Amino acid sequence: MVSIKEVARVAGVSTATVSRYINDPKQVKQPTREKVQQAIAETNYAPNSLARNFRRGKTGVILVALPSIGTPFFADVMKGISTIAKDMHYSILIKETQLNQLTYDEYTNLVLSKQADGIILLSAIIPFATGGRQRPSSQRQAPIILSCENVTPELGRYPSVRIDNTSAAAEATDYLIKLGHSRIAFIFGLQSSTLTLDRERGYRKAMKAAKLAVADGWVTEGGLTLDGARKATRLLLSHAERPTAIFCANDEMAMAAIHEIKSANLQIPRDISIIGFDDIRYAELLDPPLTTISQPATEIGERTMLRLSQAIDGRDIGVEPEIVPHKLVIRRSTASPAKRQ
Amino acid sequence: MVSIKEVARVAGVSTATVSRYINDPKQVKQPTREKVQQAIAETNYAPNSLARNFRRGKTGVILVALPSIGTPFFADVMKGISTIAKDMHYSILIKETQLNQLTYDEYTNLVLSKQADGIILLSAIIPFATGGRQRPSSQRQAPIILSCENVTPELGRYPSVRIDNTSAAAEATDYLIKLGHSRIAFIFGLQSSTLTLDRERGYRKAMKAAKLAVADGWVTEGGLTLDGARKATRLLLSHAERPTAIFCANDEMAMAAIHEIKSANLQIPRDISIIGFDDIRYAELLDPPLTTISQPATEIGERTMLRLSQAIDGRDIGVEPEIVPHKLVIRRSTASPAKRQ
DNA sequence: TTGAAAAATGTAAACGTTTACATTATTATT
DNA sequence: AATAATAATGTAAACGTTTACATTTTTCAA
Repeated sequence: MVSIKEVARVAGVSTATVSRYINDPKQVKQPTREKVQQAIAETNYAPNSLARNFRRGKTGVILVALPSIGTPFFADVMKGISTIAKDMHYSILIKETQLNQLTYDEYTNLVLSKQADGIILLSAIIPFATGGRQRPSSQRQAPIILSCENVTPELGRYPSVRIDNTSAAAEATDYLIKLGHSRIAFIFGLQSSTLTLDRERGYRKAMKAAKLAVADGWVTEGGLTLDGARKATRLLLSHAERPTAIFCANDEMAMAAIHEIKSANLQIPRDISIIGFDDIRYAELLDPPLTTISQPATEIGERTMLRLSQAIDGRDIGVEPEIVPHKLVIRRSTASPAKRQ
Repeated sequence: MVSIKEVARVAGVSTATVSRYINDPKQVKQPTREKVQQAIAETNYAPNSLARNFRRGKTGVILVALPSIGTPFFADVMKGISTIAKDMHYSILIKETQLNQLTYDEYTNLVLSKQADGIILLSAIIPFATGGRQRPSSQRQAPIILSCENVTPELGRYPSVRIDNTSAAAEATDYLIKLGHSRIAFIFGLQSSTLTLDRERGYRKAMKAAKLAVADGWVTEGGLTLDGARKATRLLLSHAERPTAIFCANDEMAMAAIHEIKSANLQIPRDISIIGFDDIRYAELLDPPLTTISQPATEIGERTMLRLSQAIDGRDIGVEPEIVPHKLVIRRSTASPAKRQ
């Protein structure tokens, strides 16, 4: 492979000049510029990013860790991240965490070992779980930020950009209550996800405020998967005291719930109201169109990346969560419960 | 940051020994091993990947270019890619191409400039479009492979892993014909995508074989987006001679079509049959569950990554497409056309 | 024209590894 | 016990940039 030395030789200048030409042509005089340009073309030179990054001590990479690619909601967040990342000349390295979550120390190590300049944890599930210890042993705080998700207080506090999940869930629940529902079930995501926990907290808070009981078995795990949510829904439907409304912790699980409810020959919203969370692009195409909580996903992504880049640049971004507004989007999957029954 | 030198000093050995310990502990004797281990722990040393990659001349990165993250189908392909990539210690760098497609030369340059060791083009749209020229000027063929997609012959031939899109589309169309349909419309993706073109070719081939006319306006562009497909569907419905079946070039567009058809107070499949492509995870949850062509997405991803890694290792993988089998999955969105009308 | 200031270019070191080769220690063979 | 073969370790160069500093060239004011 041809190096900068060869280009310098051909152009009859020093390597420093070639380097300057590449990084900031204004630094070299017009005639020299032409010589160098010519030499580059002639030699078919392509700067070695490996060497450049090594020398500069920067990877130019942002690692985004998410449970699974291909969820419509995350796709929108990623869009925001990508936009800003591109502006700042960062590339996006994807790490699907699936089951095996990394510990906080492991993430920190990715930065320390120069695999990435910074890390975005997208709805990470117990992202900071550590072997025996609870607290990460972080010698030096690496540029890591949470997007959409937050972290249970026992593990310490970390910067995040997200909506107020608890309030949003309370608001959704409240809406059902105002419609006249009292038997409201909740399908949550994963026990281990703080995001899930927050939403459940909001649901319970609203129920309590309305002095409504949360019957045994009305809060059930959907696992954030279609199959999990289908099972959870069937369970709910088989319940002696069938709920008149189901609040799903995300829209995909709501899709699954809708399918199961219809399969049981029940009608939505006549027999059961459904409310989701996220307002993914399919929500309005469902039958019936889904009432849900809308998050400004792309904006969350943008703000996350912006804030992370500040941390990378060495500024102190603190640990305060950056809260963005959510919105209840009312469609046709919710209605007052039927009088009879 | 502490370097290998410091570790060597603390352990009282040479840097070479430390390096050996890190890369293959078997190479160093037990007592020395312990000294080094101790020194690493003591100094909190983390190997600098930037330096290592630079020295080795390998990035350890596979770049995956796709039009847009968050499409359920690609997510499955990515899963396959990730699995194999992880086994081979590669990381996945994501490049969303959106509108601005890179040229083949630009992709090649990413490898030449050591941004990635290899590239996977996932359903790339005219991936090899070059400014004036048609043919890429590739001095040396870089390890680039197409997944799911292929390339129009004029641009040359490149390795790919995919199903036989033309046959699959013909099969889907045939199925509708066998059901008794003759007025069959086709919503394609993008004019610029060869994958789209292939599927359209299959559709037309089947229609021709059955001596059925393809009426003006029955082949229309959905743009691979929900909105595009909704518009396309409305157009189709407003047609004087309304089709009795619509073949959508992917499942997401089928979702949109189903929604529009229902909104027009028509029933599926009684009034109109719908058939999709891909068999994404939502397909069976739709109302009615979607008849579609199923692709072994994860397997495609795995095979693609496997073959790419061979190319990276310098083996000649040729340009023959690796064809994997597809399958027609019959659900309830298709039926024989109603007698009357 | 001269000299000072500014701009352009050159020189060479440095970044942190890995590794070919040289050297020393250990083991096996007789 | 002597030697050969093998294993373990050390030495130092190399990878391709960037950049501090030195030097040369150009510009500009007087």
